[in-house]
Amino acid sequence: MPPKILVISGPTASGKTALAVELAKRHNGEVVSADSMQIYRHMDIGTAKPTPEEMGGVPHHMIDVAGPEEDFSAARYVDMAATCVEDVLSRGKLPILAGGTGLYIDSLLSGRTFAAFDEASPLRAELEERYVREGGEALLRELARVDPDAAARLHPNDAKRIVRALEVWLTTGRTITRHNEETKALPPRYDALTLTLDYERREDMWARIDRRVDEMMERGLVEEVRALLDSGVPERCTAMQAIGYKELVPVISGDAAAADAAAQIKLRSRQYAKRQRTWFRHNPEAKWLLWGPVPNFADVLQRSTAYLEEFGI
RNA sequence: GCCUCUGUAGCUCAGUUGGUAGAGCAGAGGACUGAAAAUCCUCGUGUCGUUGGUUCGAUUCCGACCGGAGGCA
Repeated sequence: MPPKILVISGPTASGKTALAVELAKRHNGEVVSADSMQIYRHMDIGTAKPTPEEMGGVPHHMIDVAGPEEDFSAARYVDMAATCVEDVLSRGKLPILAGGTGLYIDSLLSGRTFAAFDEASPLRAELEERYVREGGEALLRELARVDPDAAARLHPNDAKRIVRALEVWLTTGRTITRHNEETKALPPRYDALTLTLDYERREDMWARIDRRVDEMMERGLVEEVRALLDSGVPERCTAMQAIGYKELVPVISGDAAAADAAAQIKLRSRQYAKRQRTWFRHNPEAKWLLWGPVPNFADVLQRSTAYLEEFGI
């Protein structure tokens, strides 16, 4: 039986950090973050990175492990996070995987591997250029000759995945469909209890998101973004795709008003939360913990503890 | 007070030479395997401001009324 670990997932602003820290204190645990943006250093306010006070003395891993100008990836996350989890386990403590990036969580838990990727190769840029020039239909026809399943599955507008499917074939000589089948067949790396936080009523989540964005603006999110740009972080890199960052770039250049940008950040956050929920819903094993109109932390903690006991942690 | 424009989906608006209407955004649902806070797909019935009139039939034409915007005095 693989080692047991606890997972705390949920959409943005659903209270994952607080619950993870409290459960870590009670069960001799350490937190391993599963957040694609808290990875980056110097992005604290906008990613709602836990402060030292919020961490409450509980060790946190996989936060501040990359520079904002670096390209990170799910594959890199799995490599690094697996090392962290093993380290926590080796010290006899409970790893608590907490975060909102579903792909990272699932990839780590399942032991998934990713097809090779050659960073030095110009192949991807070439394929992207061809996509623009020749169109998705043409590349899809080419893909269909070697990987008809992937070609049938992908929509002509899905540039990213079409390019990736061709890239995998051209660099490894194996189709992405075959790779995916093989990696899906791997045994899970961990035996996970997944607690998923969410709200009973969507309006309550929206109100929580709005409040949090207002707080971020008050705490100086604009200055945080300005500092990143001043330090040479390119406007077009993975870190600057983060919600709360890309919307503020035009504010700093004087092309947009801060109030309008804040409204945009709230909107994009709500849409993001919806996508996260869709992702988390596909895990039939997840134990959902829903906040009522008046959040009751003690109640959620109690229900969490019951699940932990049942699971044998 | 008079004149002009305007009132259509939650919002911004198109449209119907009279046969009860459609886009964008918002919203909902879904997908996702080295960018994932990214990327992609699917989903549009609403007293066409109210009320009379003309008409086989009006959201569409005419009148009045009630909102809104602008102009003239």
